[in-house]
Amino acid sequence: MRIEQLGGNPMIADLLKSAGLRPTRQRIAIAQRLFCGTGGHTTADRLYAELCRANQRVVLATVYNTLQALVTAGLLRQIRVKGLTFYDSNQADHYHFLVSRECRLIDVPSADLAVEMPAIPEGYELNRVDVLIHLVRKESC
Amino acid sequence: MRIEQLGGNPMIADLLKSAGLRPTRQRIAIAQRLFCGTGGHTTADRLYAELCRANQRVVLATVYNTLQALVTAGLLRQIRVKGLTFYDSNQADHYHFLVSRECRLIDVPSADLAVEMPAIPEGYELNRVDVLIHLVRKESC
DNA sequence: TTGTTTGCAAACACTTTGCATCTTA
DNA sequence: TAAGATGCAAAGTGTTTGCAAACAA
Repeated sequence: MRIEQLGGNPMIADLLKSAGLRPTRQRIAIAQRLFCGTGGHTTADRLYAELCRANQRVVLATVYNTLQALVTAGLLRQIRVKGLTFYDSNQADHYHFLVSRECRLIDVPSADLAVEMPAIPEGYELNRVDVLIHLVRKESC
Repeated sequence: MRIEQLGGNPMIADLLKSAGLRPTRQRIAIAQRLFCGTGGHTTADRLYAELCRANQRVVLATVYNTLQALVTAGLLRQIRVKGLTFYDSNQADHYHFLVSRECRLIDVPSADLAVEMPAIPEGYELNRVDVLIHLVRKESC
């Protein structure tokens, strides 16, 4: 059976292969949701729930393992916020708004935000800058 | 027996009282380490280990509960990084460096760093901005 | 066929909770 | 003495791991 016949986008299979990951049914289903879906941020739980709803049989541990593999491959970015772990498929350099109540992330293109950096301590060098802008709804409640 | 005789700093007892928390032996021991110690960032685990080493009998759950109470009272700030929960006793507005390998936080006074903000989405307002600057050692390994 | 990946359950780390006992005010 | 805090153990989360069965190359 060919991958494409499983409803998978061949691009997704290539993406996985390029990351050194075998394009299995489960991984294709997961990657499809991450890289073709609309919202770029999700958690393992939410992804798992979506897959279940779509009758895509995958086990939660496989979701975790696949997400971890994609992070290691550099295709996904892990964002820890409020004790939750989000996975962000946006490869571009960017920052985030956090809508506190809903615990929802919104991208901020790096062009829209600038950080005037402090002096880096002796002996260290800059690796990455995370900026998280906490938002609240205007009319409270 | 008076609090002070337990080795507690009376200032600490007052701090707790002002937060509406009874200055018990355990809370004083915890607050003392948080607010009088040198390093302003710690985790529940580390704090618990310190207390054990110092023969200050406290149970881990009490450490968690007290930290949570201090956060709620606004005396402590919770920072989640790499799956760890740090507690920061620095009340001033500031940001952080994160030394990745050691998972250690260093304060960045807000005067040393400026964020040029993007437009806030319609219907929301700004609550707080977190900036985390990831650092790595210069001579790799 | 061979090495990888999956499913499953069990283990894990971290944190919170329920309740009886003890302490502070 | 009464309200509140602690100790302890147990229950929750969220995540990872070990191993046999299933699968892709």
